[in-house]
Amino acid sequence: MSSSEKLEQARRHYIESLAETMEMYGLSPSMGRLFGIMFFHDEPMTLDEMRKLTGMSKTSMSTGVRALSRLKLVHKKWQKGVRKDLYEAEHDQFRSFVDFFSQLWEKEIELNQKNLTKTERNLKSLLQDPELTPEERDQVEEDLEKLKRARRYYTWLDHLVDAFESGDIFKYVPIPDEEAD
Amino acid sequence: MSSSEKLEQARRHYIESLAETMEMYGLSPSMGRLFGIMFFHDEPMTLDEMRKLTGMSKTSMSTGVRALSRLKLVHKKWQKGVRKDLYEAEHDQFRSFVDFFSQLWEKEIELNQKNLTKTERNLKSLLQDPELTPEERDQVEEDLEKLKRARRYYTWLDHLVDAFESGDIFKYVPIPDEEAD
DNA sequence: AAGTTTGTACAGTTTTTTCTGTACGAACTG
DNA sequence: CAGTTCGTACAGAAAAAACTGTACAAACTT
Repeated sequence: MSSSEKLEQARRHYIESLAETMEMYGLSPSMGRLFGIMFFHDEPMTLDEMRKLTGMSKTSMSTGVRALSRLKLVHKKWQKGVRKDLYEAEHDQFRSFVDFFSQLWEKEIELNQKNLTKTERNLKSLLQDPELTPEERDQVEEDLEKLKRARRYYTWLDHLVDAFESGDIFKYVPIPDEEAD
Repeated sequence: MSSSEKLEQARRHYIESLAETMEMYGLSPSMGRLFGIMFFHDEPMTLDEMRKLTGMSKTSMSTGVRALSRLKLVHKKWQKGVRKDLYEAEHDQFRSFVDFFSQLWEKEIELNQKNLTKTERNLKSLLQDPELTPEERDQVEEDLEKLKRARRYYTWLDHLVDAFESGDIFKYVPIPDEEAD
């Protein structure tokens, strides 16, 4: 095997495991692979280069890169004189990590807190209902208790997101020195 | 609408948003719904009860509940005199959260750190190769630099997992009081 | 303004995942 | 030990997701 083939193979191997990881986080295998390729590609890439390296269609590259952008794992990079859109993988893995989970958790909070409030309101008004049997009343009260605990959880999660977004998390769990293990 | 229908509806609504959240974390919608149902069901449930409440097959309940168990979102509960397996949703959402992400991240670390070491070894031995053009050598060195940064990231992530598993995270980001927002 | 190039919407196909019914082994019951 | 109940493996059907090619709009070039 030639030395350039060996390099190619080493990369491909690592890219495959990167892709597998990203699959755990809900990305499709191909998108994971695309990210891996971009991660090793030192220059910002065009859709056509991606197409060549992944062997997939340009349409897929377009939608894929957009998905990765939305997750901030990849971003557009402008270069003067170049008409095509250029994209590069986010170099800073700490930033990727923090951004990714902040986004995920924020979405969770937003989605659920809204519904929680609505459900709480419904249940509270239901307590006024004279038709309610004592048994049902207990049920409703139990549910309200559960929702209260849930609210506490979302409040906490919100604080956690703050710690991630502000970078305070790195005060609590510091980034290790170069040498450390 | 009768009061019990109203209760049913309020729950269903909240369950739907819970399910949607869990979908973000890679669970199928039905499994999310199953979890939601179990979350509101105060008594531990049998597969047959689940089947009735979800309207799905018992086979699905069996596989679903096992998936949820593996993620520690649900656990078996033994009750004397009851022959059927009983399952209940984990009540403590903080625990669920912490367990879920610890597991996820641990899997990521395990998977990638192994491959990282292997790739690093391959690239280092490639540096010895006399066939290597100067350009390729630069490439390899650049890649090794990337892997070094990646290693640092995994080390950090491991520390974060420790903070989650030990509960230290709650020292840094405390669980709010009942009243607080 | 006509001609290119570039990115994406959309419809249809392929692949993957989810779900069900059947079948069967293990654990219990009388 | 024969009969019952329970959970799950497995194969196939149904549903969902990923992927591609065509077509077209926007931006650029001459």
